Amino acid sequence: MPELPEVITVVDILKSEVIGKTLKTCHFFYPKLLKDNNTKEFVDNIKNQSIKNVTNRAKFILFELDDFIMISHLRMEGRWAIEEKAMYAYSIKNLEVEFALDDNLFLRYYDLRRFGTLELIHKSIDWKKYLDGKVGPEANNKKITAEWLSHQFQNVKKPIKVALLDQKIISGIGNIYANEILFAAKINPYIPANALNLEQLSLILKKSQDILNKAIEMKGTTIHSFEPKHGMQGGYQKYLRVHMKNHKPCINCQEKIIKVQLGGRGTYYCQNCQK
DNA sequence: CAGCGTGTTGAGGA
DNA sequence: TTCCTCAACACGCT
Repeated sequence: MPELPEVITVVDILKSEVIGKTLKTCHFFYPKLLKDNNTKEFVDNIKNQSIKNVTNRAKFILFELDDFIMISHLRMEGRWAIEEKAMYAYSIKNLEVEFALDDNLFLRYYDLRRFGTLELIHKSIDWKKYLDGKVGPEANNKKITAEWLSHQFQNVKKPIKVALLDQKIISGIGNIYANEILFAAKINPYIPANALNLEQLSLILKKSQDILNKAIEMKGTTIHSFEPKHGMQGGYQKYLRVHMKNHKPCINCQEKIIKVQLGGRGTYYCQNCQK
């Protein structure tokens, strides 16, 4: 479901609904959500922890508790909901964990495809550093320079489209926005990452900022199944230029947008504009 | 019935 | 050793 804009949208909603509340208890319906399957330890640790803040690092959602950081990754279909005991926003079949809050509401995590992950880290360990080891800087971070990116791509021969999806280099871009960014920058998705010059890298960074920030403003892209919260839509799908537009005319040149497979992912581009 | 998907990881090969 | 590709994860939709 989520790339950076969708995650930020979810975090904003969670912030408005759970900050200051306390996790009284929790129950797992799908223990595999935890890497170590140790629900017992998790449940013991979480008890009576209050939620100080909800933030994100790249596509990770961070619940900042009294003594722990609870790290959620939605992967493809993960969804959080805050709801009354008997009200289920999604199919109960997909419910993986439920937290009882101190105000009689429930914080629930659903995941249709069960790819999402949840992890609890004690605050005594350097969790920022831990996350820095997993992902690079966010793609819309203005501090990233073309020179820095060029250095990162120095030995990267894989296609730029695939490299943009590598969260260890720069983070937050997923398949939809990778397609959109390369179209906006007029760069062919097959070009090896290390073959791009500084001018092209600079343009990629500029378009990454523009597109991700606009998508954040629009509360994400709703195409397959993403919704910021139950019953709510994103708005960026109205701005998509190539993603899911195969056989449609390019907005610049009218040539038909084509779809190919690159790195195993559907890749949409205009052969005329992106040479 | 086959193929596809907003994401990531690990195995195997070059 | 480093880098790349692809299958796997799980399940609903076309």
